[in-house]
Amino acid sequence: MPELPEVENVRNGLKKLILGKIIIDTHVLWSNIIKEPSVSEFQKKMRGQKIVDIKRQGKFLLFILNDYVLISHLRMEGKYRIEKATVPLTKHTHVVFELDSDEQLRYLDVRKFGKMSLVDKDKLHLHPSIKNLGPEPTVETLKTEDLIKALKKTERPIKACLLDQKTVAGIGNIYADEILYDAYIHPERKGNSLSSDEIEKLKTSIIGIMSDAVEKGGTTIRTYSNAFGVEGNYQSYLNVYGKKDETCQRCQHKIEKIKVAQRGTHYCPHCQKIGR
DNA sequence: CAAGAGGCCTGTTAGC
DNA sequence: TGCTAACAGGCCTCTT
Repeated sequence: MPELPEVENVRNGLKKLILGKIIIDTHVLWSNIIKEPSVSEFQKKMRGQKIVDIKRQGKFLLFILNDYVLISHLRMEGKYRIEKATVPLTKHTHVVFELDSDEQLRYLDVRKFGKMSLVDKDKLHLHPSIKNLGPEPTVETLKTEDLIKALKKTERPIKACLLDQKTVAGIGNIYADEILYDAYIHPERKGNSLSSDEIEKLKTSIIGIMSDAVEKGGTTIRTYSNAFGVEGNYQSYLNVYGKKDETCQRCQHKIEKIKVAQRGTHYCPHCQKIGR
């Protein structure tokens, strides 16, 4: 499931291939992917737009066009592929952008969970998906004060706080588990129960894990791979996610899997204590 | 306002 | 073995 590191790698790959290309026409094969505007309006507005830049905010991919921004969220299994127009469409292709290069930018999504919105360029920062996103997880953008503010008054489990995109943008289920393991914090600890030292450690882990994952090309599990079918490497560095009943590398105790905020959650009960 | 539940989807896996 | 049911999961919408 693409989280920030995977989306960042998709962005870099797409930039190399389609920057400066013009969208001749758009075909929508599953209309629920297009959140706004209507499909016909979407097609009309896209026609003739040039792909000027590709950016990212949290897990949202932003195609910067002449007049609009295409906000694209891959959710669980969304992928982009570039193909020659003559290559037959595969089963899970839902949106096709015809480019001026005889190629097509294709959006594939097995579960059809992904969403696209086309918004006016000057209204991007007002869009509900974008305007509530918290800081990006880098040294320059994520401050201790941000975390203190987000956590000090909430009884929610820290895992739920990390998954909330208002706290930090771009963390999903895999990296939330990895971050909490790295910071020695139990996923069910209440937000307001963390000490200053723990918040400081959490910040360091958030920034460290996310940048490391970006650098290693993201995590490839199950069906996920980036725009070119290239796989990331970070799955080899996971410590707890998907490691139920395996041995903790730090203390040799067994990794456990529980449910927190309705999400599968992996942790080491010895390294990440609930009390204290 | 905060926070939890339900809905969107389909391929894979667990269980009878 | 062959079927059905549960599960996976990010975000939005609705409810409390």
